[in-house]
Amino acid sequence: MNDIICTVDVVLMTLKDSRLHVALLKRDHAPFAGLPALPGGYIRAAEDGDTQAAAARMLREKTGIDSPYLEQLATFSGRERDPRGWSLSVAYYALVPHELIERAGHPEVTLLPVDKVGELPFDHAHIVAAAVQRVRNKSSYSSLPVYLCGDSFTLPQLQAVYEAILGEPINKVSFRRKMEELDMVEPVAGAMETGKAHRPAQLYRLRECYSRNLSLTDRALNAKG
Amino acid sequence: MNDIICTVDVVLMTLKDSRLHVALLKRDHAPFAGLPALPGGYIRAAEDGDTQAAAARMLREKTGIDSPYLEQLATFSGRERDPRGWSLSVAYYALVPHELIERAGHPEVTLLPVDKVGELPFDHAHIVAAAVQRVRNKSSYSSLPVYLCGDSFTLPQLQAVYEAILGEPINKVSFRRKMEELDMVEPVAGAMETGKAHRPAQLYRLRECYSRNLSLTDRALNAKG
DNA sequence: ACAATAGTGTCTCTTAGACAATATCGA
DNA sequence: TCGATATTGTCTAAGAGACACTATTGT
Repeated sequence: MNDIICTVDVVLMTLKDSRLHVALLKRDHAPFAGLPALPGGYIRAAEDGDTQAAAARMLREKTGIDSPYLEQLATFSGRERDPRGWSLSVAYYALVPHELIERAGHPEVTLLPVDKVGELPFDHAHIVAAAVQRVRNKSSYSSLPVYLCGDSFTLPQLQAVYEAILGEPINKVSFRRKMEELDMVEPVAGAMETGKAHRPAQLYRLRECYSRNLSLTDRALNAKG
Repeated sequence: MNDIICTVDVVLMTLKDSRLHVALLKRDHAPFAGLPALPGGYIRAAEDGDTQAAAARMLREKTGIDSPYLEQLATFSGRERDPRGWSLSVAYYALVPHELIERAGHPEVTLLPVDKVGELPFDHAHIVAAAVQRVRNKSSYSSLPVYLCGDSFTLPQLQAVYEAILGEPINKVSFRRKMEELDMVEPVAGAMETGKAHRPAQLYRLRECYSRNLSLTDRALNAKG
C-alpha cells in the first residue's frame, strides 16, 4: 500500500585539528556497498518510538555514540535520490567532542573535513552541506559549539572552537562579554589549566540546565554588516 | 514491507484583522472525519516529485492556492500521533495575503487566529505552534512578512504587519532604516496611497529577485536584550 | 486652518571592536 | 627575569531607539 522508503540519516560532526569533520561509514549493503556514507538506515516502526529515536538508535548501533545533542535537520525526499525508488530520509545532526568518538572505538568510523567531503552516495553530500550550514548559522547566536568541547574547557579554547566553526576571528573582549551574557558556562571553582608556560586559564563547564538545551542570544556573535 | 504512513501537512497562514490566522479544513475522511484540521494527505510516490511537490499539490487541491512561499518546517512522527499506526508527516508552512484566500474561493477553508487554535486532530496543534514560532523567529531577521502583503503596500502597512507578527511595536525610524538595509522592497514610481485624510504614502513592491527568496539580516529587527 | 498620518533629521544610549595594561605561570 | 598567554579596563565607532520637526492630504 505504501511504496515509500523511509530512512533516517545522521550527520555526526566533531572538531579535529581545529576543523569541523563529519563521520562517515563504509556501507555494507547495496546500493553503494563499500562506499563511505552517512550512518543511517531504515526506520523500524516496531522498535523506534519516532524518528528521533530511530536516529539515536542508528548512531548508537553504527558508531557506539550516545550524543547529548541530536537535532532534526530536515527531510530529504524524492524519486531520484535512491536507486531503489521513491525515498524519504529524515536527517539529524549531532555534535560531540572528538575524544568521544575515539573512546567509542568503532574503527570503521572515518572522519573527513567537511570541506573535503566531495561526492557521496544518495544526496548525502547535500545533507552534509545543509548540516554544516545549520551549525555555522546556529553557532553564531547560540551555545551550540560547547557540545564540541569536553566536560571542562577554558574560555580561550572555547573561543578557538567558535572561530574554527565560524571561520573567522572573534574579538576576545566581545566573546567574553557574550559568554557572560549567554550565561551558559560557569567557572569550575579552583580548577585551572596548568602545565603551560604562561598564566593558567580558568576552567569552565556547561551549566547543568543547558546540558541538552541551547542558550540563545538575539544578537549574533560577530556582525560584520 | 514498509508499514509507515507517509503524509505531508501544510500550515497555511495569513494576516486578518492584524492577527496571524491559520487555515483549517473539515476532514472528510476518517480518522477525525468532520473535524477541522490542517490541509494534508498521503504522499503519492507516483505523482509527487518530492515532499515539497506533495505539499504544493495538497495546498492546490484543498485550498486552490499556489503559494509563492512554501518552506519545509519539520517532520513529525511516531506511533501515537495517528490512530491508524506509526506515521510520519513532513510539515510545510506557507504565508499568503488574505485576499488570495478569499479569491481562491474555497468556502470550506476556515481561518482561525493562531492563538485560538486549541485542540486539533493528530498533533496538528503542535505543528501549528511550531510554524508560528518559526514565522515569528524568522520575521525578526528577514523579509518573510512581505509574503503576507499584496503586490504593493506602504511602509507603514508593512510595519504594521511586522508588529502584528512579532507582537510588539517597532521603532519607526529603525524599521525604515532596516528596510533600506535589507533592500528587499522598491518604491513604485509615482504610485501613492490616496483617499486618506492625511499625507499620502509611497507604495512599495517586493524586488523581483526576492519574489521567492528571503532577504536576510544578521541583526534582528528589534533587540530588547 | 485643522486633524491626521507620512517621512526625515538628529540626539542619546547601548553595544561591538580596538588597544593596551596588568596578572601569573614555566623556563 | 623573560616569554607567553590569561584576564581586565577603557576608549572609540556603529547601530538602535526616542523625539521632534516638516510635508501633504481630506475635511
